[in-house]
Amino acid sequence: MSITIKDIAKQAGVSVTTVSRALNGYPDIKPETRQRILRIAAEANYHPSAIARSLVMKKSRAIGLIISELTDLGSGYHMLFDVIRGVNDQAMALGYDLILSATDPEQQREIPYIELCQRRQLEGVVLMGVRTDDPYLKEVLDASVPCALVDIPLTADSCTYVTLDNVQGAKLAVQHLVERGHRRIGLINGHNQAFVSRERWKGYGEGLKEAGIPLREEWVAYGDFEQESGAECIENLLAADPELTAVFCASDIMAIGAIQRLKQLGKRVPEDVAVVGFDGLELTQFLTPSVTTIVQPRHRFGVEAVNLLVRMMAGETPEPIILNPELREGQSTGK
Amino acid sequence: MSITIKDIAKQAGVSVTTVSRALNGYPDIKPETRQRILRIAAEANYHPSAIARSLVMKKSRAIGLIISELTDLGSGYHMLFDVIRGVNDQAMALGYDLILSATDPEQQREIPYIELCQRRQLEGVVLMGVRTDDPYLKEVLDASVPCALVDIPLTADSCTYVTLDNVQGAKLAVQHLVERGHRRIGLINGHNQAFVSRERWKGYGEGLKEAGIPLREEWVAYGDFEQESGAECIENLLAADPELTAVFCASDIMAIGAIQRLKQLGKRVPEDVAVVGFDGLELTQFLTPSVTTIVQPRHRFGVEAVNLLVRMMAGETPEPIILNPELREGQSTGK
DNA sequence: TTGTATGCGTTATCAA
DNA sequence: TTGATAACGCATACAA
Repeated sequence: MSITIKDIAKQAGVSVTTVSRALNGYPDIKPETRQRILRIAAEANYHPSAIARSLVMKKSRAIGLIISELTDLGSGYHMLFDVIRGVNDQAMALGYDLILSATDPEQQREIPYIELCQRRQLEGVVLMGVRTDDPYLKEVLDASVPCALVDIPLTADSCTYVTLDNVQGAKLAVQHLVERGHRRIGLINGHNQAFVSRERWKGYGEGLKEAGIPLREEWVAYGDFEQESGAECIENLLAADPELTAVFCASDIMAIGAIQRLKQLGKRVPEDVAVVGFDGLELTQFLTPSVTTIVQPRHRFGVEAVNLLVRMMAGETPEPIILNPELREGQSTGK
Repeated sequence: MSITIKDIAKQAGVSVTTVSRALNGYPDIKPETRQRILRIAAEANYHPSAIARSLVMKKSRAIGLIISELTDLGSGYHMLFDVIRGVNDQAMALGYDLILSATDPEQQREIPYIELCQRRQLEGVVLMGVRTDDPYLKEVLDASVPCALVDIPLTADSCTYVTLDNVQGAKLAVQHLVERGHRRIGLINGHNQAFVSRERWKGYGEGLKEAGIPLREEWVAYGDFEQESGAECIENLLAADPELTAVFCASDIMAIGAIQRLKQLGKRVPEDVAVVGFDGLELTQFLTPSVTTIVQPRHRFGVEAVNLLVRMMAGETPEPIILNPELREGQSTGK
């Protein structure tokens, strides 16, 4: 079917060994021979079989991208796409092919991790969207295939991760509000089981402290990252402290819910209550008011995950990568 | 490194042939032998190498998912993710692994299509996000690898596509507005080079005709699927016919732009002007008012693309698949 | 019912 | 500078 190295050898009147070496740039080939072989290969539109090559070299030049549909990170859905692109871009840039495998816990279709790795001889795996308590993770940590986790703060022998400095992100949000003159700032957090929630809570506290504002417990509400919970939480917060003038939400989706409810309650945003979200979703810019948000560099998550991977494949044991958040101003905090 | 069929054979005290056949369910194996082999393989956590198997069987059990970042479909960005999931889900269900390869025209990193197919011995390819006039496409149509196109209405020997019935979709939108009592209905279309634009224009015309409403040229404006153009178009349309009471937009993003501009102009939605969008983006539900939209079954696009592919791989030459749109009511058309 | 031998397309070892 | 030859892990035609 497809043309092989053997065909090229025949055409060029040399052995397959010579062709292989000519194509792979070995020095011990007479220049004219090489030229001839190169020309013939190009004319024949020959491309070496990655499969045969993988078999003999025991290196597949392929990495896996495994996505286990996330649930508890909330709004994670929106994160995925750009991360995928980042992984793809960097993998391609480094000459790796990408094997995508999105599992779905709900549909009971998790692929045995190890099996995929073995079957396709993956050299490494980027894993994302997994809950910290997913049994899946154990399989991964125990395996010997290098693994880069996205937004899952775990390390092991051949496993590390890339995530955001969530503490810093939350702090940025609070600082921004403080600069705008706010002193009574609420927090609508995600549920406390999520790692990021604890981090963002910490950042919120630090932000207040730096501004000399004592943290008040009734300023903090816990949602589930989704829209409806944002609405409920803001209502509760206002009931607890009607003089609240600003709120930081641990997800853009909750911020949207909060803003909608504020409007229903007759409050203006940002005049009566300013709102900051988290994630940097595109859709925040489509809204009126547009939402000030802490932007996660999603594409870079993917890029750095691959970078970590190749370093691990090279035998290194790199430190986790903690990316820096940025604040993007919208209308929801004045401006 | 990884355990092979040879190891199993040794452990079981049989030949590799026997192991191979036992594992692959051939009938000519003594039941007890098979049991023993199966047990040993399971205990050893053995998984056959897809690579070696591909080489000998000349079938890779892998299909490619090639995405060339689209531009002219507009809001296509939002379409991609669910389609990817659909492709992934169905490929996995049918036992195929997925090789993802997103190219990016802007970054000049298109991978030669043929090369990827040859390198990885892909059995078929799903292609999406390509402009109809992309030279890339020619390469594809000429190639012998089966190819399923998403939203690109082209067929060739081993190439067909899946798309939406855009005429019907536009018609649904108009019918919905007519039912709500509207008689002066504008159209904010995408640019005319896009295939879908022509289809939606046609559906718009048919919808009006069925309602006995003569089409008026000043009711039609052409945007570029993006937000800003939606805003400009609605302003132009209202200038041309101030009595317009409804508008159908060929993308949700343009609908959002139109609604924002309408508000700025002091018009209420839907009381003064009702708006229908197109695509069924999730974010339309986060807005106030939420946007009535024509929903594209994005996940099914992916599923059906894979289905087409396997049929082509089996030697069939299936007809294109035209999926049906659905109207999802939001607040932007009353209710 | 099982084993031997061969080949898939490529690279690597060793001789020539 | 080049060419046999073996090997990678597996499936299969043919023999036993």
